[in-house]
Amino acid sequence: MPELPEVETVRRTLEKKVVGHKIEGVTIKLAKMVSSLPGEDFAETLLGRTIEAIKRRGKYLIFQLSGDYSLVIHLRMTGRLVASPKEEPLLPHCHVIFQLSQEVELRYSDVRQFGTLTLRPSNQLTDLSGLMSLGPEPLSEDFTVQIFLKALSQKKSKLKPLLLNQHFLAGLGNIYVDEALARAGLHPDRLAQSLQEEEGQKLYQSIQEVLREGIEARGTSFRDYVDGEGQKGDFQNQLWVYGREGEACRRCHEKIIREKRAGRSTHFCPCCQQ
DNA sequence: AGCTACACTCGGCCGC
DNA sequence: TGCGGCCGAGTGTAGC
Repeated sequence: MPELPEVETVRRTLEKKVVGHKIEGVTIKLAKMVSSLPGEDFAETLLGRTIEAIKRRGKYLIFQLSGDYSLVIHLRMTGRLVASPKEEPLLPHCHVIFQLSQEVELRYSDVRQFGTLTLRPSNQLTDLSGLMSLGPEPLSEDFTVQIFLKALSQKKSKLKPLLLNQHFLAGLGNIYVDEALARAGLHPDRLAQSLQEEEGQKLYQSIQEVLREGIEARGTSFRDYVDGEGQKGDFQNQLWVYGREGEACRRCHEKIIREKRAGRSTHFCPCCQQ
């Protein structure tokens, strides 16, 4: 399930493989996966453009194309974006294929078809509300501990739903929220406003730490996730709580429990997360 | 306004 | 074995 570290890993692996390549063909096998401006043909508009850069914002990938166009891709749960030599067999559920220069293909596959590929002139990304309304980028220099503490103090909600909210902070999903709370020793039901300054600082550090370590380990592969080269990540081996229901807490050896919060399965240690 | 809950997307998979 | 129904992640929205 691609969250910030997985999307960043895809970005980095694809950057090496497809930046500088020209789009020579586009095959759309499932039309509903893609969208462009009304009256503008997705495939036709892409033809002949060069991939100049790949950026990331939260969980969005933004392909910057020549002629001031952007292709914005969100992988949702099961989307995979892999660069392959043309002759390599397709992954199952492959819905969109970009034929690039030098016999390379960029392929989008998605078992559950929840992902989105949106093409826009770069100055018209403003109508992508999900992208425009993202909260701060948690690893950017602008995201200081002071800003985070202030934001926490202004929120009435519980930590779990708050940290999942992309308007509050961009890029965290279910796995990294549970991991950040575990490392910070904070219960998912704690009210944001109730945090002492030290607890808020600890949470800030924990969020940055799990994201940095997640990127370092090239992401978490539970089922579907692979990077832009088709490789699985390693961070699933370093998790403290996610997917470890009934196993011993790495800190106090109490059994990790799993309960529903905000409609999501939430993993935590009942002993050392208060 | 701010927060919560739920609908929506779909195929995999569980359980009857 | 077959099939109905639930699950899951993120987003958008309705409603409180």
